[in-house]
Amino acid sequence: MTDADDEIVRSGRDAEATKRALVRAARRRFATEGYRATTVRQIAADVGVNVALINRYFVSKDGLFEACMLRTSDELATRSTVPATTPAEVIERLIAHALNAPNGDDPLQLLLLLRSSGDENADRIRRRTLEHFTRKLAGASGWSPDDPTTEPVLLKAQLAIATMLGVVMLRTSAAVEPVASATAEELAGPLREVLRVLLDDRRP
Amino acid sequence: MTDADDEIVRSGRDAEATKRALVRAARRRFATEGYRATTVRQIAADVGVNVALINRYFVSKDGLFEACMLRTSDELATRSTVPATTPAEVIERLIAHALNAPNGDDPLQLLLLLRSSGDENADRIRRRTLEHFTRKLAGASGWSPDDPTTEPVLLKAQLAIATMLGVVMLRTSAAVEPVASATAEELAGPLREVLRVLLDDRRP
DNA sequence: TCGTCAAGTCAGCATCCGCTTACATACCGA
DNA sequence: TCGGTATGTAAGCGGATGCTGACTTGACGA
Repeated sequence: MTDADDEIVRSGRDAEATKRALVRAARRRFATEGYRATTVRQIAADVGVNVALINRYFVSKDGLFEACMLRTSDELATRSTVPATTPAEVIERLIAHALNAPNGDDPLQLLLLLRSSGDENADRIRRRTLEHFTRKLAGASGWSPDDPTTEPVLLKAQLAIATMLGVVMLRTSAAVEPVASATAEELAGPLREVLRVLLDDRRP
Repeated sequence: MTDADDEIVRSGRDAEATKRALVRAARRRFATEGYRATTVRQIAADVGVNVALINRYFVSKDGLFEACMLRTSDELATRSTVPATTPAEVIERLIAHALNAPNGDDPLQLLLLLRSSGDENADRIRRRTLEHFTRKLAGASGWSPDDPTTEPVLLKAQLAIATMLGVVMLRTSAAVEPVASATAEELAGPLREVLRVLLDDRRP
């Protein structure tokens, strides 16, 4: 929670560390409370700096949201799908990503993808990120981008994403029982079954 | 879209019709844009009446949200699960409810369940509605509320709800392709498979 | 030691939001 | 016909929000 960046920001004058801390605090707020409900004063207070720095570094609240989206887009693309080669591996990685500890940032990144900002530019990035993520996931299930006849695979991959988004939403934002307080082990079993149906054609 | 209630409101003085029109407009706004992003001035403008009527009829913005939740709670409980007796029937009803025409109110009702209001009372109603809906769904899958050993059934029912919520979210609020413009027929197949895994123990 | 510039703060402006109060208008029974 | 009540409107208040411009503080090289 209070890690290196926070210390650096508190102790002194490191613009890059301050920017990183602002992005992380913003992502937490945006993901859990939504764009409009989050105020720039809250974010600045979370980091412990003055509000005006947000406008200095990110021009506007929209700019900060866009920075969050861009970073989430990068991390999702690189960390979640690229190293995986088989459908089974993708499934395990997806489950791990979504069921991380509530304090971890991974589920929040997924959740952020659902939050519209009202800003046209940021929303386009969000949509593109989700569609890119869909193709990555479908690709790992043996789908080739050049083959239009296998479009159902794309659709099923997106249904898998929808499932994970729904689970993350119910667990973090809505806090609905029993799924909110279920352990990762309890959820991994059924989720694995569902994802196998959607992502693994060669399932048993 | 412009149906009886709107006409009545525009043409005259019918308090009940005005209340219904306000609730319907509010539900549309709350579901698609979230609680904070929706303003009472917008809702009043949608119906074509003065803003003060919202406070007169529903006391506050929170009160209007609560009215939306209560009506959604009722309709979900009665229309979606009660008439169904077998898991297969429940599954078909759930799919039909979520994949209705985008102008229909049914998907919006589901979506509304995800939107936290920031108000403690309205959020409690929302959480209770979701948990009640979970038990209804689990009950239709052969789960008995008195049997604590079958708790995984409850969890799996909630995962089914999470899946449907995710799909509705991506289709309406996020508008992500290809799931946003997919037809109900294209989606029903994979969704039926997923829901069978989660809700039907006696699946083939 | 001092000048320079980046990093951060402070106070305030314009706007919007939810809500309230006072007022106007249409219905309806006596 | 007329007065009372229900329905709807107009205007504005207090507060919060995003953002801005002027100011202060600290680091660092000559």
